Amino acid sequence: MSSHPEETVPRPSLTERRKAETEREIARHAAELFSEHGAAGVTAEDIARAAGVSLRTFYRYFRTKEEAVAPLLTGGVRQWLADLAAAPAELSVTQALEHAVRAALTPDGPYADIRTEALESTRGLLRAVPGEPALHSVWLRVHAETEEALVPVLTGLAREGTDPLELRLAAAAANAAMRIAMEAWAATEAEPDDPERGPAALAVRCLRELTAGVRTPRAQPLPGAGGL
Amino acid sequence: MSSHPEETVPRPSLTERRKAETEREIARHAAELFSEHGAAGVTAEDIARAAGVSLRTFYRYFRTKEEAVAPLLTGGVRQWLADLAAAPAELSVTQALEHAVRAALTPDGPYADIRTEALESTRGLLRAVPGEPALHSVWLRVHAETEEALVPVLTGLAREGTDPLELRLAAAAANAAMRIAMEAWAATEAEPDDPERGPAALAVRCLRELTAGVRTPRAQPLPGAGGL
DNA sequence: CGCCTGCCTGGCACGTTGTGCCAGGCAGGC
DNA sequence: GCCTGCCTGGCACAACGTGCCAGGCAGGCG
Repeated sequence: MSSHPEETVPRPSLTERRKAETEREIARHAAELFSEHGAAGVTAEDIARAAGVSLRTFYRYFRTKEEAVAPLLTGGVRQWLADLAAAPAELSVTQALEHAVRAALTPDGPYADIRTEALESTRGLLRAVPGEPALHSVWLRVHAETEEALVPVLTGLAREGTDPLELRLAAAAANAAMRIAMEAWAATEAEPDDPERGPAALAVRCLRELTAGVRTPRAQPLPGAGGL
Repeated sequence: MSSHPEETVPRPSLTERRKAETEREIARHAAELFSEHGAAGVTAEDIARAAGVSLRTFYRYFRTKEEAVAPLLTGGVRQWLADLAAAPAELSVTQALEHAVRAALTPDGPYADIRTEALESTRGLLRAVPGEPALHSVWLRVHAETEEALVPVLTGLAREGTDPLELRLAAAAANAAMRIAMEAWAATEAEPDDPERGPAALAVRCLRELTAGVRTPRAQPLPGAGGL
């Protein structure tokens, strides 16, 4: 479902790929070490050594050691926003959000195992959060950034002239729904693809309740102008 | 309005007062220095020296230098929760929230000037947040803690057996309303007590939209059992 | 082919952050 | 008066995070 991922990948560029690979490598080892020893029991140098880079390089990729897990938490945000921006015009803003949220949190399609793994590692991190304030801050910051990024996307979906405060509220509602759904799911043992108690089902339910009162009218479909 | 604050102050205890005084003193100087030089341009030692304590003592009060401003941001949270918990039984949960939010963000009553000053200093901090990620994290963490604290209060207001997820959503909605209202107000020049564009008016509007779909039935008034 | 430019990387030094530990001072209770 | 807590300051130290410079590896140009 959703558009082909290749659309948003114009130039991996070899060196770019190597950098992204390094970042993922660091993030993976950081998450593993954090889950095992707790964030306080791991030094930045430990992570750097495990990932096979120097301490100096580590700090070129991440500002703090806790930030190192952010890429794992960010996971599907890019795709989520892209799906949302490409929502068919006959869906209302609320419906488009629900659709995109469900797609983002349902691990199916060609990358099903990767996405399942991402959900599982997020769950692992969330379970390590209590007692690790710095880790909690990263989780909150990731969501704050997502909320920020949601605003322009929603602006594009909504009818021109919609009150900016409405758009911020819609972004906050969607974001809070995702966050609480993930936190609630992390506290259970449900499978990532459980259609009843999985993250997608929870998120849709949260989203409906939080956006019930938000008024963001959908843009009128442009007469004759095709998509993109 | 609301109950007498003395109800929740059983024992200042002299030493306690001195500690609270020190904490406020540090927080005040930290906020002033941050607003002037930016958080990155101030060391923990600067704050400690300005507040007249040793560096060691500073770190006994706050875990990081950015945390030093948290008490100013927390401001009326304690009173807000107390007001909410004491809401009259004839109000629905949503109405009680709205009532408490309005009371918390409307600077009137005997402490009007102190509360106005708190709102103004929060606005000053919020304006310094862009470009200071660590400061932003504190703002987010304060709200996360408030949201956490809201859950048991709402549990007390709601009918027994209400789905915990509903309570979390209500807490998140109230919290997001407060946060976005403050952020939106901080971006304006409106007076703290402006009945149209002040924080209270914005927060009530945000709250109504975000809680429109949340279903948390109010507890039945206990027949015959008096207050407290 | 050799060179030059740009970028990523590692190593080093350094100021800052944050904590453990111990000693000194100031309150309240036997 | 003494003893017990508790808060405070000073010191030492590991860890954090950054500026700076040198080395290696790609691609563009004569």
